[in-house]
Amino acid sequence: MIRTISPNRASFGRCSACTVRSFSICGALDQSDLVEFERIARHVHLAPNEALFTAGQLAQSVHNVAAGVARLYKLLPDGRRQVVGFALPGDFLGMAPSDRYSFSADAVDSVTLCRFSREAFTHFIAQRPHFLIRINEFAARELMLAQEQMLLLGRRTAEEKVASFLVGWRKRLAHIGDERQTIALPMSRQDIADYLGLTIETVSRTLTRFEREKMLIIVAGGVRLLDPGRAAAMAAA
Amino acid sequence: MIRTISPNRASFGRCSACTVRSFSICGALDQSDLVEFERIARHVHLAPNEALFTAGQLAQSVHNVAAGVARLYKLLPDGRRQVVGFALPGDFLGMAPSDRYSFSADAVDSVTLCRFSREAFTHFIAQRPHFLIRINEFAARELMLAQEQMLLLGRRTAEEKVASFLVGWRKRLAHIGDERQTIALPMSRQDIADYLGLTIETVSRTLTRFEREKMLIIVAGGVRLLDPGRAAAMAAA
DNA sequence: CGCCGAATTGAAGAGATTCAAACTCAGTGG
DNA sequence: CCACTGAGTTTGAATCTCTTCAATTCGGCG
Repeated sequence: MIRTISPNRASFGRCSACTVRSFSICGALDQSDLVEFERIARHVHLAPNEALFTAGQLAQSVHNVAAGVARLYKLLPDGRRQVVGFALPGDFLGMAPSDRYSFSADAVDSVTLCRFSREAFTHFIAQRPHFLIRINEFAARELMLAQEQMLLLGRRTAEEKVASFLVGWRKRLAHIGDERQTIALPMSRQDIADYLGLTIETVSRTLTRFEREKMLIIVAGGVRLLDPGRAAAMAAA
Repeated sequence: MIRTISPNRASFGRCSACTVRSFSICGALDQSDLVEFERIARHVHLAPNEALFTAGQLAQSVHNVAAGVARLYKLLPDGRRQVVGFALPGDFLGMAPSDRYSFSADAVDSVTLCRFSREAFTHFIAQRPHFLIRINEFAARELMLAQEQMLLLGRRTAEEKVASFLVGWRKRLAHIGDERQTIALPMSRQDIADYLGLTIETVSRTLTRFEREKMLIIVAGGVRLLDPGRAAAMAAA
């Protein structure tokens, strides 16, 4: 079984010692900003599958993931689900174009986050252009990922989708310092299927085939990539 | 044939008289800001199918669409294309998480835009928090649209995709003041197909069926929605 | 009028889904 | 200690939606 995804001991209550700060929006805050920022932050722990917020709810808070993985998704009335993203430590969940959440979010595994009242957060950023710029950069990155996901959903085959997912997920894990040989997959097959616009059976079959073809080994809680080059090639750019 | 999409006579050279300002990022600028903003703007006209920029190029400019429709897309090495969005008057094309464009954009019909050097633009916004906040709001809306598109691409049927597209496109046209009975579709069937993750044949067949079922009438350059309620219901929320 | 790209229509085929069943494995309790 | 349980996953077979390939029609324009 693979360890949970979290930078070794993210410290809370003390932003200045927070291990995810450098790759979160807070990285743009200096020491004095941090002190004030900490005053409006509330640290929250969530058990697996607990909800951060639900689509349609009044968007009273913004969040910063400190540890664990969150699943962001939208539902159709008949229950079909599309996972629009997985949030990792350092990711910011805040942008809302209206006063209500446009998607739902809940914890995949154990999640820790910094929660801010939208009001206090809005007030805080309004006087800090450098912080606004940082948030903008994060939004831009988010948007780019969304566009890549559109390309995946609209134009890639099942095989390419699964390969792309593994490659992209590995890259994101590496970005937050998780460089283990085995790629941790804390989310369920159903989560992956709903992220890739496939069924759980297709995801399972595809992974099994990859294993038969010696591209990877399926282990509890993740996969071990034996042939990253082949996976990358299969992802089709 | 349907008229091109552009708020009646968008004026250029004079931001203060620009008809799309209220629903563009510039809406956050006051009279004095506008004067300086205008100084760094260059007005550009593009003929149908001319490129605004191409994925991979150095991102030296940011753009604001003033008139016409632009198509934003990504390509796979083998030529498969995913249209990630259509930009309408008032839309801002600027967010780039790196120094290179992550997608391509070109004119669907005749397009007019305000072009800014990234450098000058970055300098301009850095000292105007209210403007940054406005850009943030636009980014948030963009991201929300992207997430809805992911839901469409991953979980909707062909029929639902086409219906959703028509309903959503009509709503966007209404938002910029185009409330004609007939929905203008300046883009080709191929563009629509690449936007919805379908083939051109499926789009054509679906529209034809909608027409047979008296939901709409196909006209040159667009469709006339006879039964918006049914279209909305078919879009499945 | 006749050309040419775009769009439509038809028939056959493929990839992914659906439905169904078997398997795995961690947790539970006899 | 090990059988029992149940959720999650894997595997199999049949089906279906959408695609592919091919041909025809439409519509603007010289």
